[in-house]
Amino acid sequence: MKSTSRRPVRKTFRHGDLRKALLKAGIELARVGGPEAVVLREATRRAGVAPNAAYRHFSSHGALLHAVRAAALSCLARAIETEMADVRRGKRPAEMARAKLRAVGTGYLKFALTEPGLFRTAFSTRDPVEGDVDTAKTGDSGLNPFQLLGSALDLLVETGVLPRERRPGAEYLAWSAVHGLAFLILEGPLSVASQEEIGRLSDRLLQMVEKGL
Amino acid sequence: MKSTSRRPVRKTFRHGDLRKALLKAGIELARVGGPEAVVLREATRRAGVAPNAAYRHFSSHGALLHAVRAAALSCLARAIETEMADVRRGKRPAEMARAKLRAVGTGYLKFALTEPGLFRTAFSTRDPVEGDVDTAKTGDSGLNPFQLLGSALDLLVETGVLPRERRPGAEYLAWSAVHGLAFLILEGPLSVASQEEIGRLSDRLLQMVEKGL
DNA sequence: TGTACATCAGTGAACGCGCGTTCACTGATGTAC
DNA sequence: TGTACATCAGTGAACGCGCGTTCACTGATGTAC
Repeated sequence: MKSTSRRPVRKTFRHGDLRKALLKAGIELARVGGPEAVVLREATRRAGVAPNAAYRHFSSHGALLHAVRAAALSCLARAIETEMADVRRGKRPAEMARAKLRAVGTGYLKFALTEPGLFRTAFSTRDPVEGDVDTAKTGDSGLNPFQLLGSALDLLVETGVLPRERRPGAEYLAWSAVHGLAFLILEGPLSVASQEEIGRLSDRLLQMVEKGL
Repeated sequence: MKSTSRRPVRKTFRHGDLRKALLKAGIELARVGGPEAVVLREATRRAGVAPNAAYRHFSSHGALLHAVRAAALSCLARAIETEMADVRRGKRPAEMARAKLRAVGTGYLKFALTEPGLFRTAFSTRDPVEGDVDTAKTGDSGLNPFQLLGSALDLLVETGVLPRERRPGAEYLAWSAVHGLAFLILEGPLSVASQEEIGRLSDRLLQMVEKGL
């Protein structure tokens, strides 16, 4: 079933907010089909607009994809924040810090599982631009996923759980483990694993990181 | 500089071993540009043959890509085997087993670093066919990368380093960590890290896995 | 409040590109007699 | 050893596809007088 090319009726010649509409369409495409599905022409189709109209708002296909990627990263950041916010206070500080770190991991993995297309898009960095502090990539706290992980690790140091000399670079170790598992689930041999198996593996993996850091 | 489309002189009408030539060209394309660079027409160009000639040997573009992927997996397996073979005997069995596991990890990471295109191709499983015991994916020992990892973990159990009850699923934990690091290096924030930093992080990661398993 | 005009977000048509794939063919090779 | 023939690996030309992108345009909007 191909998407028809009919252009929906529009009351006015102008669109209203075409940039937002294109971005939204791009995000939806990424959600369903990953980064390679973010096609400029299809986005304009969905916005009910001629293909070249996109160039009023994005300098190229790459610019649109970039914006979609930023949005996907922002979604991921919010998913992590949600999970972190769910950590119940009232625990001992050390236990609290550990729970926060686990929350980063589970938030990350949950997002990968529920939004595989966006997840893959967020990390489809074929161009290694790696923009600076781009607020479009951050969650409500203004931190991006990487920074959220860093803050959890800092807390671990402050509460004496993680020796200070092990802190530098620790985010890459934790990130590796969690990202790798997400990959195995989405595109590797674990794509056929049951929900329970995945849950159990996730827990064990986070345990491994906690112990091994 | 685009590849010219001139067809090299060929003594005979027949090619000789076009299938092998196409596969070789496909592997070369993957090596340089990853899975998306494996283009049927370009492979035929390099083999000095008309585009449609490929269909005598591969039923479709996907079949060629599949064969290239299998070859890439086989390369990875051999890289791991090489590293494992370098483990010096004469150590105590437990230490030996640990060294074997580390060798799997370093072999994996070394391959990712030296052959990023093939590495990405090996895991570009957009089609989740996941063939059975495909000998084209194995190294000289007849084991594929996953099985090599499994054998190292088995050894760890036999030598009493890893509690037997922790063995099931352990390959996924180890694999996750190592694959994740490879990803961060190839396509993530560590793409700008120095060789030394990467080496240090790799060691720490493998340590984490060993301790945390 | 009404009119002239500049702005610029959209249109419509077209481009060149490289891709995978299909068709009817041709000519080298190997085999049966 | 020579000849007729079946086989089938290659050729050459063409297809339709969807893509990103460019061009000259048009018509709705907002502003200055």
